[in-house]
Amino acid sequence: MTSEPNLLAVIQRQLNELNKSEAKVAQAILNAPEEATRSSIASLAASAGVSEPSVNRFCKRFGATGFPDFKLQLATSLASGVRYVSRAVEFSDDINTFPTKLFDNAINALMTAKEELPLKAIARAVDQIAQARRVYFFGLGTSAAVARDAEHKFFRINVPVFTHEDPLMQRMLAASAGVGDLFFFISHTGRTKVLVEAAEIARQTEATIVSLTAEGSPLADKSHCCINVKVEEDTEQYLPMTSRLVQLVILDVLAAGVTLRRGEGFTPHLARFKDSLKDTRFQTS
Amino acid sequence: MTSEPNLLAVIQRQLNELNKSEAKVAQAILNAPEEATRSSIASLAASAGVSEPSVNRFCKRFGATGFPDFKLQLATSLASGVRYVSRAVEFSDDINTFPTKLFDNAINALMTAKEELPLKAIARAVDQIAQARRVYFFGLGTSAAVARDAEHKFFRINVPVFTHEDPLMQRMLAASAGVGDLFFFISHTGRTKVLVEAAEIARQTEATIVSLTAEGSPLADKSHCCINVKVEEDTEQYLPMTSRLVQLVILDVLAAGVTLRRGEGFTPHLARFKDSLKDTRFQTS
DNA sequence: CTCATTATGTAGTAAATTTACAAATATTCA
DNA sequence: TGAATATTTGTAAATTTACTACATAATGAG
Repeated sequence: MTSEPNLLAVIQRQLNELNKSEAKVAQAILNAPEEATRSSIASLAASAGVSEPSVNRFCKRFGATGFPDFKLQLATSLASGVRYVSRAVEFSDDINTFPTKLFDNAINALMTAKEELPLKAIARAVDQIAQARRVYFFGLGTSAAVARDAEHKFFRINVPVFTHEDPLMQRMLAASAGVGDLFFFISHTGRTKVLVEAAEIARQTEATIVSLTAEGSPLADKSHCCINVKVEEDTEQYLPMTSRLVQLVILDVLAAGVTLRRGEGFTPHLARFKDSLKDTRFQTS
Repeated sequence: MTSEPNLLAVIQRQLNELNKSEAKVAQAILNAPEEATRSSIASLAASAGVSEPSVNRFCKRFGATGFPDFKLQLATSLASGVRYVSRAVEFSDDINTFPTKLFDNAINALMTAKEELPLKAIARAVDQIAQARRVYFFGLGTSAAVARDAEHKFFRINVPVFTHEDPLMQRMLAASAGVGDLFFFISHTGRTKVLVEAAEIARQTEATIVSLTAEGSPLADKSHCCINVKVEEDTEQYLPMTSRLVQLVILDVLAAGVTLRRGEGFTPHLARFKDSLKDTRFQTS
């Protein structure tokens, strides 16, 4: 399926090469693209002030097999174009607008990250985690919560994990590390001093260092394996929001990767965990 | 602009609530969504093994005005990038498939949640948080990490927050609560015993109880305000993944809501926080 | 100014979609 | 279980929609 990047742009570009009635159709579509996707050939012809076959010819000129096919292409083009615009919350926003904006931003971030997943780094990290004797998840601030989440998740799949939010503990553990220890650093910027210092210290041991952070950052430089998260986020102005979501999903991916490496024989272990939680919950109806 | 849900996810979710011929149509569409957007009602009916009106009824059931409108929505939904709902990662998956699946699941969950946001509950929770003297975020397991994240975020916008992962601390704080205290409980299932008990205890005081949990659950029953998160997740079999993402974004929404209530005059406060973090980071280039 | 060419619209036709209704199937309650 | 009722599904006709063939109008060249 050949889908044009942006049909509206193509139409706009060819505007002067069109003859009179085709130009009218083009103008009508450019004025109200969403509406055009919903109207019949008759109503579009009317609103453009031309006849129905003119609309049909217009559609064929732009590579469609007919009017319905054109509408489809237009709708597709509109959908993919609009999605990737992230919108900042303004003080003029109200309850009906800002929740949607935040969700859209989150969705955008995940979609973008999905397109540019560093698969080789992920595969490598999975290997290293699977082989590690111990895994330490270190993060500060918002990333501390991410580390906590990772601890919980990996613990459940039987990886010996530890988390510490205290920079001093992080340093001490880094210093006393050895072969088989894996330090997993989480940081959006990769520039948090105490964290980079801990990485520096760990690097002087035999331990493996993996980081989930920005490429080219001081923290990335200290790592054996860096999973690069490309999230455009104005950390200076706003609170980190979307980046941690991407981090969490990438940690899910790593956990899934480790589980898959274990093979099907591992499922009974998960079942045992499930059972151990049973009594902590009120049963459903 | 009519905001588009992920139509395939919606169809997938309602699959068992459909009657026979509608289910056939659903299956045909899920099997070949792109093709469905290009076919006529007759050919889709044929490939599903039902009559044309059945296809038409199916379309209307999913909110479309008719078949063409449905195709349009489907095309739009497909264009947004998320292929389809592959619920589970299989052991046959490899590095090229399972990361995408997990991201798709995450994106789907957010898109679905976005469609069904309980705006009135959110607005109410924002009010209550803004007015509270103290806010306690309580969660256990995966939700503890969410609570931790919330603490961090709300602390930054100057809300007096506290988090405790220890059920005993949660009980004690609940018992000694008074007017102006707000307990914010986070739980996917809403059935975790110790958490529900803490809510029960808090309920006997003058404190306000807000929960981010499943509607109709024991925890929701104990709350003054329940923000219902509809996320289909097989907690029994897999680890909670998508639900916590939705929870996090909803907490972002609440934080944004509180910030917006403060009005523009509040921005200097945020700037001060930003400055306080400056020296903890390595400067860029 | 006439002829050729292109552009546009009209009217009819074919196709697709929807509606109304009837048959078939499932469900309820005695 | 079996009659009564409701629900589901399909048939056929009505309606809307899109397309084709052709005619007319506009444009431009010689």
